[in-house]
Amino acid sequence: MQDKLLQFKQYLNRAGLKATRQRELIARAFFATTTHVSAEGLYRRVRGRHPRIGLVTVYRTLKLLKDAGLAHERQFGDGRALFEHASSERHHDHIICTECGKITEFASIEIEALQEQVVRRLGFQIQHHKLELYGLCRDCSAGAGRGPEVHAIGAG
Amino acid sequence: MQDKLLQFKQYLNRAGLKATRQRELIARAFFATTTHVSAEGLYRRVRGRHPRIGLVTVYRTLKLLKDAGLAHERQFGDGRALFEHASSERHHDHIICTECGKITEFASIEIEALQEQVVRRLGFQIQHHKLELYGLCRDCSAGAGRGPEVHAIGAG
DNA sequence: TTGACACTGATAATCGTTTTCACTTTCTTT
DNA sequence: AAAGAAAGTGAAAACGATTATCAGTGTCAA
Repeated sequence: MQDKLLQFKQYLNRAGLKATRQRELIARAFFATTTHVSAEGLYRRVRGRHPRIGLVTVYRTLKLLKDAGLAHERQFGDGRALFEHASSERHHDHIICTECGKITEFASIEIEALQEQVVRRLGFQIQHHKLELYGLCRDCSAGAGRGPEVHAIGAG
Repeated sequence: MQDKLLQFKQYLNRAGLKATRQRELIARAFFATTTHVSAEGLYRRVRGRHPRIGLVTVYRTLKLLKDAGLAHERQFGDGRALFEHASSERHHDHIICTECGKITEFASIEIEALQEQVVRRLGFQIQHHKLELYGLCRDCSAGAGRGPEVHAIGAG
């Protein structure tokens, strides 16, 4: 986590941008997350200890983290963006539980290969893709009828 | 097209809703489209001949068409919804050209089967999925450098 | 230490979509 | 055909996520 913070500062430096107190706080909070966070969610986390930070600055810092290659932005169709660590992880897709909102990552070489085939057959050159599966996770399908699990949905 | 309009009216009737002039006009315009339309795009089409119709009514009617099972709503991550005919077509996914915005539909039983496998392995019960491929269509990869084709992107 | 210039936060603006509300239309019942 | 209940309409306002504006503040290289 310290190395990621360092990377971020190096990026800022190289780009002629400034390493401010706010940016460090927000970046730390982001690197401390273990799952997908929304801007709002990250804002709430940071604001807990540093109430004077504005949501706007969180948005701006998330954009910088993207530019630095340290964060990925995902759109899951519910109208807001969720952010995840980019770090060293390779490409993956997501399964979203429609009951509790839990997001699980996975990767399948076979699926990717088939996509390539299909696309080539249609005369397209593939650049990137987005695969989202929706369903019930083990917990939620086991406990069907017990009502939704208590998970913060992307709220961080 | 007449039969779809009929289906729509039957749906309205069954649901205790009213078959108004506006709804018929908007539904006709929707059934006359051949590709994906946004609410705004459909609105522009209808307004050409019927300037007094409001955008709000288009939104409301599109929702009714969804409820009637005659339209599907798609989110392609650019912040607005595109609508397509539901009719008798089976499930399919989309390839979007990043240059000209053209949307091509495709279906692959193999990909779906693999998805099932992956999901089951992770303990999920799949409900539905969303696969979007992004790349250059034949025209745009052939003419790279000639600038973007002139296509209305989902504007109807 | 200083000064240029990037940054911050409050507020306003955007964009697609939905809600509100006063008025109009449909459609069922006579 | 008339009437009235209930749904529908359009304009305008509200919304929620995100971005821009702008006056005041902070950073950092010289």
